[in-house]
Amino acid sequence: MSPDDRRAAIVAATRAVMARNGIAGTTVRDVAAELGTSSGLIHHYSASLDELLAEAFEQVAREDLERVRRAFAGVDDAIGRLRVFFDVYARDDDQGIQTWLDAWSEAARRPALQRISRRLNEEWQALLASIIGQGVADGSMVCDDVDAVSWRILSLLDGLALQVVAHGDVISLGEADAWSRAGAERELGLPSGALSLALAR
Amino acid sequence: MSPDDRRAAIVAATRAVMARNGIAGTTVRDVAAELGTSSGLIHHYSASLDELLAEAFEQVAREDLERVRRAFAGVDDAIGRLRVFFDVYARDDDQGIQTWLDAWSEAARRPALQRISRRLNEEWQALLASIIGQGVADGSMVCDDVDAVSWRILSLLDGLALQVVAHGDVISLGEADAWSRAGAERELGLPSGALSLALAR
DNA sequence: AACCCTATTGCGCAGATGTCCAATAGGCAT
DNA sequence: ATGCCTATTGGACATCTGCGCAATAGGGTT
Repeated sequence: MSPDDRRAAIVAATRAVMARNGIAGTTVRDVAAELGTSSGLIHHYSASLDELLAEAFEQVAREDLERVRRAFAGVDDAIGRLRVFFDVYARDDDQGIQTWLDAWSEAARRPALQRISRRLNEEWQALLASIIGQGVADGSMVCDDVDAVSWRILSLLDGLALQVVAHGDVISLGEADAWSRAGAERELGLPSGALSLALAR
Repeated sequence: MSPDDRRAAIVAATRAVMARNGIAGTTVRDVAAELGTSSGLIHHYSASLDELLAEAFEQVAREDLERVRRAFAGVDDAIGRLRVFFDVYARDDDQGIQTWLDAWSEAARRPALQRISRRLNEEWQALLASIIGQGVADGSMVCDDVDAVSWRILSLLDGLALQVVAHGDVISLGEADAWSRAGAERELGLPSGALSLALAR
């Protein structure tokens, strides 16, 4: 197996274990077992577990980001794009959000992971800000502080998703989805229902 | 030392270690060392670490809740109470929020902790809902779904606090505070600035 | 065929962790 | 003074952890 392929396989195995056991529950031996190789090999390719976790996490998170960007194809208006943004976010499974929870919690103890988590969160906010900026520019949205509102919407999404994942059925996934869309509508001066599920339209 | 005092001392020591190392970083031996006793003693009083962490966490979280309720003394109007709510929430130090982050993340792996975390979160939401319910009743706030808006405001607070604690200076504590108040004003149909820091008034 | 390079192994190290248990000690009732 | 009860000790146990290292094997080059 070529070094590049091996490297990729290790990260892929790490992702699989992460999805199953969470970031905090991912060990070098687990990754090796998932891959069917020895644990020494993992360290031959990765300086430390911290780095490896950070790389795997970055890949997962970046794929989600890419999925949103790809879903923008053919949707040019700001409101349509924001709707797509929510659609993709809502499809995110429990595993994905648990991984984010772990990342935020582990950030205090894993420097590499913190850097990645931070950067990715900023990219999500920037993506949101670009949509809202477009909406404000073409007059379809009303907002006097794009940065603040972007962070608010993102935090709202994270905070609601957190309740769903960490606490089970305190609130349902459907409520979290509907409530976050309603919150964004209010923030951006949109009529109620303007951001309802794009697929249902 | 009487059993009751000992029990209380163990929980207090657990809280101290939790504040220093986070929930995930709290071990039985650390607690014993903090207390200056043996590790065996901890298990003589507590069935498992999971239970102990849950009990200590509950105490911390419940104190915060009590602090808000106490701060309500002498404040009878809904808007004033909501302002106080934000004041207390904002004073919450980094350690406190890191503990919540750990709790949400660890909930997937520690059943006792999950139960407590869930119940406490519901109490926070209920407290918020009671304030908003009062505001709607006396006409000072506008809101057509008290439950949804309560969860939104709470999630907004948690989501913003999360950024501050997990990622350092992505956003400042001041921004998180100001933005969450502004978000709540918008949600409840209040004029901008209506929820500004109570102490500054 | 000889050689080398490196991917890969397998194990060891040192430390940590939750849990449990036999032994002790110290106070209280008799 | 005797006996009992339990709080408390200190360490054993089994397991897990990240990491490093000497040995090996297998493929590619000369």
